[in-house]
Amino acid sequence: MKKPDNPRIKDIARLAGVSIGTVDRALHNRGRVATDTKRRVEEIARQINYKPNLIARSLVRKSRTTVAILVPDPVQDEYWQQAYEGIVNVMSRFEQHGLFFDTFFYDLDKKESFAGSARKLISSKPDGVIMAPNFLNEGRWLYGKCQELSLPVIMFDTIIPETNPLSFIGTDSYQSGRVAAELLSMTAKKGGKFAILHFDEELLNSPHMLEKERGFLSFIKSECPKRDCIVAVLNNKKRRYREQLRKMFAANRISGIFVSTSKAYRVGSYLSCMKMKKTVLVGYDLTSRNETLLADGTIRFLINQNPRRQAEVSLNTFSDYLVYRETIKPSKFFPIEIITRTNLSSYKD
Amino acid sequence: MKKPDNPRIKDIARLAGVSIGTVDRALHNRGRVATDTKRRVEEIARQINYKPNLIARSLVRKSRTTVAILVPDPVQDEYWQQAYEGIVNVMSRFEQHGLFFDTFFYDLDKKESFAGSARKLISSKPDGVIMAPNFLNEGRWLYGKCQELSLPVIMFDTIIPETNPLSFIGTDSYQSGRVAAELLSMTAKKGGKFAILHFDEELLNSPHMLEKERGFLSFIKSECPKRDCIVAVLNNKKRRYREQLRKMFAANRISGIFVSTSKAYRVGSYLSCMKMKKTVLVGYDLTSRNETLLADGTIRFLINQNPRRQAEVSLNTFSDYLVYRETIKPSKFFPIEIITRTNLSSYKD
DNA sequence: CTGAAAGCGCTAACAC
DNA sequence: GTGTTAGCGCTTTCAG
Repeated sequence: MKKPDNPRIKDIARLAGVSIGTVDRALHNRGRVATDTKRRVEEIARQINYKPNLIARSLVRKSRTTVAILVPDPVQDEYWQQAYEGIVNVMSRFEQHGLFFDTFFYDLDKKESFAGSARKLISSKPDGVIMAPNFLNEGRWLYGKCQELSLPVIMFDTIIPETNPLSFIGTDSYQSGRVAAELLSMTAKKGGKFAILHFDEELLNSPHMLEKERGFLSFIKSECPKRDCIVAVLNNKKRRYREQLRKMFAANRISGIFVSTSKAYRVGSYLSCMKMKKTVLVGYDLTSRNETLLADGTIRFLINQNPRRQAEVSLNTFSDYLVYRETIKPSKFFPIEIITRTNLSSYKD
Repeated sequence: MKKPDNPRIKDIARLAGVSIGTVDRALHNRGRVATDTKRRVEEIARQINYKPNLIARSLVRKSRTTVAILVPDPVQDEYWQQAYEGIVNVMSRFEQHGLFFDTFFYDLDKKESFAGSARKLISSKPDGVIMAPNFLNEGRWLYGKCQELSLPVIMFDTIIPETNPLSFIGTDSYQSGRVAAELLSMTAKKGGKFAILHFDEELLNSPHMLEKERGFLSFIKSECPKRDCIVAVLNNKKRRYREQLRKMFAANRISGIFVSTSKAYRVGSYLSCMKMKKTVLVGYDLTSRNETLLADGTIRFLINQNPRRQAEVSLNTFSDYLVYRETIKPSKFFPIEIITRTNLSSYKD
């Protein structure tokens, strides 16, 4: 097979009878080129199928741009710990290319902490922002600030309604709720109700949960209309939620449970104590406690939101945007990954 | 946060009091450096934590290396069509960097065609080989030839036993069989047998099927020992396999079926005709016919082997190896992805 | 054994 | 408006 050298700027210059500087300007609209020169250059570029050499470009651009990242504190929560691992993982790759990332943390339980970190972030004068905005109002403030300063923004994990970031990277919560409902309806016993459980500490943060609930209910409504569902918000304290669960099981025959957060292990450990292994339990995220209960069969399915890859993709996307000036897809929804005890290990290389 | 420029070869040269040429030679063992100069340079490099700039390196290396790819003909089979899409997808990205890929096809049904293409491949004098060796003996011959010529080899989809390619990229068939068994045992009715079905056209090719069968049976044996399993090899012709299925269902009460290939739709369309929707069917791969039957509930689960990404990763791995001289993990097993009708769309972006 | 210098393809600063 | 030129960090001759 023939492998002709792919064309360079130099070739265009020769063919158009101009200098490479002019070609560069013509191709990148960096001002002051005669209109017909520009047209000629563009035409030739098209004809010989010119593709800029990204390697050379990024070598010359010693840009030193800094992107600020706002995420929940990883020590608080294993999910966010995994996201942080993703950040650290790819961060160093970019330093070589003059792209730096500064991480700011906030406390998942305190809006004020988000607001505080957001202010710090802004005063650090970044060239771009990546955020996981668990607090709607505060997130909206930060987004507005970025608009003002015309900073590019990528949101991941959670999207704030009525904003238009460069890209949203995360899972489709509504659809994942449907998946959970399908899994329960396939595996739970015929009789009994399904319970949708939220933990209240999270409810105040995350708009996701309601989306998940909506998705779940929509599936049940259309596909198994005879199945009754109950929704409960559990208190975050151990004593309290155990008590709440006890009452719930006393009052209802429950054959399937959907926990809308990564805290399925809490419900699982209760089921386990009570020897209620036949109740099918579905939750989210590969945290260590969830994995343990998945392995022993207490949790039947976990839906993996892959925070690590979400973070990695977020940084990569920013690099594509800043370094390569590529155009970015406005949203990258992740596959809704179904994890059972047998395929778990294949996700852990 | 401080962002010190990361050190360059130049810096090492200055600190060691030698020229950058010498540093380069010392660091890369390209001959003739005084032993103590070498040691000094290495020591300094370590101390200032020198990391070579890969961008600059790949800019200068106009290597023009060609890697030959041997895969089944994409027009024959949708699975391989997807793999080919993956190849084409990423191929162009590498041409810029002087890395070219030449694709050779073979007929999935004819060993001789593999052998012929393999010979053609070798005589094209590639600098490396990527192969999906569906024929064991012929694949072994090609692998041996590559060893002789000391060409790096990456195998994907199928690995030939007792070979040591640079890397194997694919799924763990044994484990995927276990996953299939788990899915069936969770969703099928209590009574009845499980059937493992192979199609004979494929059996002669691929060592995978037996692995999948072994995995499946091992799970059943340890987790649901009471469940009976039968194994059948179906003839590839429509009339024949329909007749075989008819007999099988007449002789056994079957509540779950595992098809070890991407041909689950064949069994599915039979079930569909016979109004046997309650029989749970699990198969492999997101081909269009499988997807249709997944959507309407005839197929319950598909295990996605993601040929597209397998191909992409194969090419990427070769690039990492040749361009960046990175060390390569000897095997990259893919996640065993469970696809149902509700999460299907999330895999199709 | 070592140093000097050319050049990969592109961008940006500076002349004209 | 356009041409020229100096690098980005590295590899690779080519002298010495």
